[in-house]
Amino acid sequence: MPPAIPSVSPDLLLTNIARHVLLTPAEAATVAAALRPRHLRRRQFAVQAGEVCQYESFVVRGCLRAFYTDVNGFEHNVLFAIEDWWIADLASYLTQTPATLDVEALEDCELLQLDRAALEALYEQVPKLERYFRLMLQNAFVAQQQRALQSISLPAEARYRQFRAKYPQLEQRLPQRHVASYLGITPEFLSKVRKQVLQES
Amino acid sequence: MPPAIPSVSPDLLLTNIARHVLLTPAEAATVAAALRPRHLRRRQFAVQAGEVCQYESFVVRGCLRAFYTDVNGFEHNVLFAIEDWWIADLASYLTQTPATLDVEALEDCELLQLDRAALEALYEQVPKLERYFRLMLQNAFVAQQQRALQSISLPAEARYRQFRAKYPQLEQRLPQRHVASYLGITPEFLSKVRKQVLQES
DNA sequence: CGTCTATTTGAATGTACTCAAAAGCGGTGG
DNA sequence: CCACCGCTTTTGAGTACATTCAAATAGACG
Repeated sequence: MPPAIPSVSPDLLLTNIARHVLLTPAEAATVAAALRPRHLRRRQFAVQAGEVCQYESFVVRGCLRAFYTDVNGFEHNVLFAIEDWWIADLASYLTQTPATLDVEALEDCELLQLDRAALEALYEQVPKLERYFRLMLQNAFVAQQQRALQSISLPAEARYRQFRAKYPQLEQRLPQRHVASYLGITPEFLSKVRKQVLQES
Repeated sequence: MPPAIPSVSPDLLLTNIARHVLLTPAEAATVAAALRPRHLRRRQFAVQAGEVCQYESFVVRGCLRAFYTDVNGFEHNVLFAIEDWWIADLASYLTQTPATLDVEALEDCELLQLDRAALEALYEQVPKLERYFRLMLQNAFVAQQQRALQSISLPAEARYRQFRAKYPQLEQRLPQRHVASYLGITPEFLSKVRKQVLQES
């Protein structure tokens, strides 16, 4: 009988890590063993606001969004993730305090999840990973800052153009209202902006 | 002849660190030795956009702002720092890429600066500091996220109220136009918002 | 095919901005 | 001590970017 094959292969993640730090085969195996495969159906949640974010999720297949629900009940998309990206409420995960974000599957997903304890254990066994995850945090910080600066300095149309240029794959895959929410405008207004932008190009 | 006394005492910083990790006297001395005292006059810059941010600066005395200048030349304040706070263009400092922010002294300042190489060396000598600076980065990340979420979900008046509640000392110390810039509104509009808010309370 | 949700369109509205001018405030020198 | 200069804040009128609400149209899924 062949050995049980994990339902989600760690290859994509190991390749991703290899772009930043070099692991021996043994180390790669240790990493693979620490990951918890998880299948998520469309509309299911990987993180729920109010609860501590237990896992960082690496996307092997599918698409998710992280969003904030404001005091009036309006949702604001903060981050999307597709294949080869990590997603979580990083603030919650790192500080182990209740999440302010929800993370929801927009498509059926295959994830590789890593909980806080497993991460700490990995740091012991494979210290090189500290560098990898430090880089992830730096990237998240930098991306967040750039996004904040853009949102205060550019009008909606320019933000939309930038979004299209930066994430051409994403725009195809997302309902417009989610793009609108990410850009900080209403779906109606995005529709009007698009009319301008599309007929110009 | 008495030993030369550094022009800026590290006590405030050592106390700050002690709130997060416990250092032996020897370790504290190592930290103190790695710091570079720096005096900055009002209007002088600690960081200039376009150049790599060389130092993280701990404020012993004074007040500074970090700001972004957009494509139209408008400035947007991103962060203030007073005594017992760190300030830098963290994204630039961490990744050693050109800064997108300027950091300017709003008052005469006494700083303790730590350059990237000195920080790496400190990590070797006093590994506990990794925890301290990881906490600083987490805090910066969390604060940045909260600020971004507020700015998309709250109207200007609510943002002003929150600012007053959160940083009562700061409001006293800053010209209104800098508060306006931080809140993402014009000085004229802040003036009108204040009229509302002040007469209600 | 029908139902449900997403997108588009339009009209009225609102929040915040621009521009201009007046008033306040702080320092400096005669 | 007061007069003046420069800078900040206030006030007001007109405007712009984006929203709300409502209705029509288009798409997607069972």
